[in-house]
Amino acid sequence: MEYEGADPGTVRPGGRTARVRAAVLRAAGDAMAERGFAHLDLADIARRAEVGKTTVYRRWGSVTGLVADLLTDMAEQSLPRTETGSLLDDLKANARLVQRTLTDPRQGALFKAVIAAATSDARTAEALHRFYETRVEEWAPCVQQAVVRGELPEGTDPHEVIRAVSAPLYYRFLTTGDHLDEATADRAAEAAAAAARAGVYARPA
Amino acid sequence: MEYEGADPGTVRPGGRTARVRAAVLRAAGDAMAERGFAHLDLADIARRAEVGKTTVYRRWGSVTGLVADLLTDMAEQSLPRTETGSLLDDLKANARLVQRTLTDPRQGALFKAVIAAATSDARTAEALHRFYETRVEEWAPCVQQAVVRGELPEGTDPHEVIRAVSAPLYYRFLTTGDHLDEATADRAAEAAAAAARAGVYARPA
DNA sequence: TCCATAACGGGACTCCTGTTCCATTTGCTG
DNA sequence: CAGCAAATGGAACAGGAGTCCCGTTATGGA
Repeated sequence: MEYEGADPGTVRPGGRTARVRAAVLRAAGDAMAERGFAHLDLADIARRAEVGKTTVYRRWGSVTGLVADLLTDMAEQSLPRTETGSLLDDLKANARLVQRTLTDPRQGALFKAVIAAATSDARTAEALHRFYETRVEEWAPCVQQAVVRGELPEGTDPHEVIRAVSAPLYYRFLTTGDHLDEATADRAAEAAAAAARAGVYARPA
Repeated sequence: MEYEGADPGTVRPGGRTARVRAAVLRAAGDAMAERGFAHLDLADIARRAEVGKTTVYRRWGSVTGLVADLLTDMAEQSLPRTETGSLLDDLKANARLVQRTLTDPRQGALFKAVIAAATSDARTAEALHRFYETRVEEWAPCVQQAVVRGELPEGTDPHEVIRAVSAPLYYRFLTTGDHLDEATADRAAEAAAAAARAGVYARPA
């Protein structure tokens, strides 16, 4: 009796395999942005990627599996973080980055689709959590620096502050249909800064 | 040539029609809570509701149509709002209500499913927006009273404050897998209150 | 360069979702 | 309470998503 090999694509990841993955992920992103998560069709994606339908099913298995892979791919491309001298400006930069991402037609639709997928599939949810963890981790230092500078109380949880900036933007994005503009982004940053200064995110030492 | 009648269920809404609607909505809620939005199957829902599969397709057409109806049904059952004398306590009551709702296994799964459905269907999105508009409208007065009492600056936008309470809870609920506890709810209320007091939600007069 | 085999691609097949047709039940109205 | 039509329910049907089989391509190692 022989052991079945690991998942397809792991033994010979070079050349064609990599090209197929890239083409399929791109096609999946396009399809998602255009038609949304619910109307996603693996056969259509295979056609767009000029790849056999069988291949897509074999490598990713299901729509949610594909979305999860797309997400880990997105997490790997990290954006450079700006670095001003003030907490509020750093948070505003972060807020505007999120705002621009969600407002962008392609990226916005993609995020909607990914979040939708995560609600009904554990693997996708896991990938999504890691994605945001990475992003939050990336921006946390600017809060830590504000603590060092004495702008924020000792023991302030940097992760919570960063999450507080994104939260209202995502909430608006998902539950109300309102357009996200720069003023909204700035207000999100200001709210987070105000709450942080008031010591809301300071753990009791 | 005759005009086709309106949607089925509108001409004779009493008796059986109402029973069918109630049974199907209940079954849909159960199925959603158990299996999530992506795995939703109208045939299964019909079976649970002990109703003909044809009826479900004829009345609601698609999964998203059913979810939209479920949502308007939920919006109609409004919960009584508590009324303490302080802004922070009112906001905490609101935050805990949201926290309990999202934490509840059935309700939480239901909200996840509904939000997922709204990301890929305009009609469901519309219903979702109305749902949250209703809820926010319901709680806005307690912020307005705080303005009158002088706790908050003139021109504070009550809706924004209420949304600011929910936002971090939903953000956490959807993007991180963390458990929502009462401390988290209280912190959300405190953050919103702090930002409001700082004048972040005050429109420039 | 050459070989073993991982990975791909096309097509046939299956099963399940969603539609259509028509007989039956049951609200509503006179 | 009687009759008309709305609404339902079952069954047969159609179309498409996902699986399986097997021949073909091309990768990674010798």
